[in-house]
Amino acid sequence: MEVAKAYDPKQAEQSHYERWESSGFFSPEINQDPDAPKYSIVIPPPNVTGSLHMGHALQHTIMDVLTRWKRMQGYRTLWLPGTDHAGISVQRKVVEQLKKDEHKTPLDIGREEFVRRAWAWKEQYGNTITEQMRREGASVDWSRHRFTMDESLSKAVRSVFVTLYDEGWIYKGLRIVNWCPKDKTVLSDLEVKEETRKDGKLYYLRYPLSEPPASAGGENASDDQADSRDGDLPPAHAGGSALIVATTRPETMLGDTAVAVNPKDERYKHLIGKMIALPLTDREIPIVADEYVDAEFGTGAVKITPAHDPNDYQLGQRHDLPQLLVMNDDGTMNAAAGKEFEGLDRFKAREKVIERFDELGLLEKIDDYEISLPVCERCKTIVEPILSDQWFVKMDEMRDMALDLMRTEGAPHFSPQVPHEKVYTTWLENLKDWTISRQLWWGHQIPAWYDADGNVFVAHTADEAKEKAGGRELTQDQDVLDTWFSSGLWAFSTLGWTGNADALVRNEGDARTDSLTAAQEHSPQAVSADGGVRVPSDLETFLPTDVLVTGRDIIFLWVSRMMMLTKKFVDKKAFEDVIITGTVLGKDGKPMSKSRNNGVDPIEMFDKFGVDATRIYLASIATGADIKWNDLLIETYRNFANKIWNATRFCLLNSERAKVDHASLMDRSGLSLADRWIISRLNQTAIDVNKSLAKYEFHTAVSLLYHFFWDDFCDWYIELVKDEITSKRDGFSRSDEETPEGVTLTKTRILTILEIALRMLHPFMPYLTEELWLTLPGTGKEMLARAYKDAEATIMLTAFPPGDANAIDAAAEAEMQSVIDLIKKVRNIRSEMNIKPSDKVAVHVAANAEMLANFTASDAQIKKLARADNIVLGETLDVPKASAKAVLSGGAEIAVPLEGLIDFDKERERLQNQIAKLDTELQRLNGQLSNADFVNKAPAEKVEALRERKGELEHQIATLKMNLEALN
RNA sequence: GCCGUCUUAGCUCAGUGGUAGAGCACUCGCUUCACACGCGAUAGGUCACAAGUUCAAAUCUUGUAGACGGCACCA
Repeated sequence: MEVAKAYDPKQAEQSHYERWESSGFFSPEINQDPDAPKYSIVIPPPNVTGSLHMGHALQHTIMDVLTRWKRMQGYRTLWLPGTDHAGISVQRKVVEQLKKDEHKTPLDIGREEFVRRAWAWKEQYGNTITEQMRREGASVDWSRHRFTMDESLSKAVRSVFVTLYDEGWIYKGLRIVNWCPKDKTVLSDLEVKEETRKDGKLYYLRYPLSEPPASAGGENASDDQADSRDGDLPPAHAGGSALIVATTRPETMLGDTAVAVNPKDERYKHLIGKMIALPLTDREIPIVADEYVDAEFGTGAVKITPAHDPNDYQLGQRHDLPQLLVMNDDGTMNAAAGKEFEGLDRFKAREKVIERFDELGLLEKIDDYEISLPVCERCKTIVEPILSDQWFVKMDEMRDMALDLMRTEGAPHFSPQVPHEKVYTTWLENLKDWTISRQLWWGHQIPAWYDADGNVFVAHTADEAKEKAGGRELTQDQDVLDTWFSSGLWAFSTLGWTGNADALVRNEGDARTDSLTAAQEHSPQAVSADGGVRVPSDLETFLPTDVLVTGRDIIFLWVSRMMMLTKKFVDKKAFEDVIITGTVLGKDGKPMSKSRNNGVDPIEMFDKFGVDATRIYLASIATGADIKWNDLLIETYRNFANKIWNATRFCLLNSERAKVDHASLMDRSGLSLADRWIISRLNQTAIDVNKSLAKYEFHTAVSLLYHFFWDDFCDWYIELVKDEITSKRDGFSRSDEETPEGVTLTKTRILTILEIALRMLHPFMPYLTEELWLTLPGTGKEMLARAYKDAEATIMLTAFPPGDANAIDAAAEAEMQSVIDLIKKVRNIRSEMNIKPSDKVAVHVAANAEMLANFTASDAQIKKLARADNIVLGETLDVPKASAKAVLSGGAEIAVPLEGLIDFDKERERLQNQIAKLDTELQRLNGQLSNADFVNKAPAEKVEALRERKGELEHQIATLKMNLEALN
């Protein structure tokens, strides 16, 4: 059999995915077992403008490991893929393209044409991640691929909107919102990030009173102010008085409609109710009193701009102040700001306001001020709080539903639970209403229509709205919904829910997109055409989904909203568990980003190290932990892949007349110690791997598999049986030479163990394991798990090894451990005494009868692995002085005669080192055991264990000391 | 400001109330016929610091220092 000497991932990666996909292995329909339990995951839909990054690769790996593991366990498994339409991002791409290619704006081409181009853009560029996921080996059911703007998902969006509106959970109103002047749309609170700027300024502006206050009692405002706080403040102008306000956004003063002071503030009490002549305008504004004002901050007097600040807005409501909007949607000043300022950009206007105040002698001072500014998460533009008429979702009742689920069912269960559960609930508790309208053309247009008088009609369709309006001509709301509004329905909208009263009955005549066709195929009607057997829909079968795998950044944006909306509309949990992955950081320890240029492209890693190595490396990161990227770590798993490849190669090179046969591990008679040991280790590993995966401890599972395969299987088992199954017969006993069936059986066992190990590795390393599994003799269709028996041969549909507790053989493990111990001690002597590898040694062993029998049985293997030509076993040692010695656990001693080779000084040093090591431990034990509190209070078995260990140590030390003496 | 996380071997990271682990790097020795992406053998850590709880603390508590994350912010 021709097998390359080193593993080349590319070849395996090219040959299997297409076959898996076209054979339908990824679909739940592949499962033929009518009683199979289901397992489902919906992918967090990557946005169509994106390409695969390391975070995706990490999350996809985890989802695929779980999906493949459950599929192999016989679950009816669905991992549903899809993408979201990324309203703002796509809109921006299309606008840019339009500008670059045609020097046009969206307004030039109109809404309809713009949307057409956005679809074209999506068709052309929106499949990047989809293709990359195939490379990853993701076992998603492509026939159920969904896009948030598919017709069926859009129907779900409209249904949800109408229902929430009808129930009063959606409303439209004037509120202060976050406005991005670059994208010219409102943003939700979650799409705004705070950025701290050290170079901020706090401007102190002097606002003159319209008329001087009554001067009785010398209560001159500016004098008061000067006396109590800022002695250096001169009066505004001769004979007049003024208030000084502090602001970080001077340009908004053009929209001031009041100045507020704290009613308890003695400095200003007498001014309450007086008017201010607002500079640069011809308006007079009142001085009002409000508890909100902090007398300690700034000057204690606050300019109030209700249309441009959330706090001012609230205050304005309380005092019935006018709301004066002075800005346009692009961040320039509007007509209300005055002729002088109209058309100026907000920051230019700021400069100009300051300039003019200075000219008028009204600029008091400018302080440096560290400020945190809200910026648009996507474009980093400074967000403008602005009064705007928008659609909102009232969150209080939905929030309570989510909190109830957590309280009563602990759902969803977060992994890791700390800190995410608390972060999630705390966020919910402080939840504010959600701004859902966006001033974009790309997305789900809001299903609200207006008549000529501005009356609103919310309906599923234009026709329905018109009907509601009594046939009047209507125009639809121009805005679209937040992309996260449709993402929030993802758990159930992707499974066929469109909002009909009976979710199981499908709408007719709407099959406009491929996805919908697919949905119909998989979501048959509750009752078949002939009124026969009821086939459960995807929604019934797969919801709640089992687990959601995502990053911290979208717990609020998506996880919480999906939880709430699913509960509200389907009355189910969206998912049972949530795995929050950590962040893969760049080599510099900072999150990967384009601006830092510290990103690592998963595709490059696939090319360099292979998909499987990248996957198992990502799975080896502790769940939820951040990790600094380092190529060396993937290299570990590239090497592991090569090890698996070569171990298989070895087995194949020695597989004449043998084939994979699970019965060969069942028949206990005729098993050698090594066989019993590796079977025990194999089953223990399988049990532990299953346990680890069930707890989402992927890194533990990887570590178990890595060490089982490399240490137990390759370093020991293969080495132990190597002589027997290779053509080399040196040192092998005659009886096996005469019974080639025994050799064939050993070959069979090693192939079988390898085959089981490959199955356990498959979820992590799908390509390599499939490639190798198909080449093993004896594998084929007949080895598929029961639920998949009609499928073609593939490792991905075999049973995941459950592990058999009965096959765990403690005695074999202990016996093997002493053989390993013996071999390691001899190797140590050889190495430290500089024995050439080619030189054979004799090994003398003194031990009790049981151990001697054990060593006798493993004579050939010990000889092979210790490079010994003679093993002398006895009750006592009888060796020349020129021997190197060691003690084994269990009271055995060994000696390697080194006539003419021994360096006595070196041997003394070696023995002393060993004594010192054991002695350190003995000291510690003695300390503990002489502590009466320990002996009395610690569990008896702990104390007993230490006493036993102490006896052992004392014996070993005594033996070593005797050996040391003997050298002198 | 509030909430929270992290600090373990040179590096990147696991880990558990009861003798500190891995991979890589380092040192020594190997063209041992599956694999040098390998084999064998060493070396390397007062588990950030301090106090407390406990028979026992790297592990639990509190505090300190440093790194970081989330949320909220008074103009």
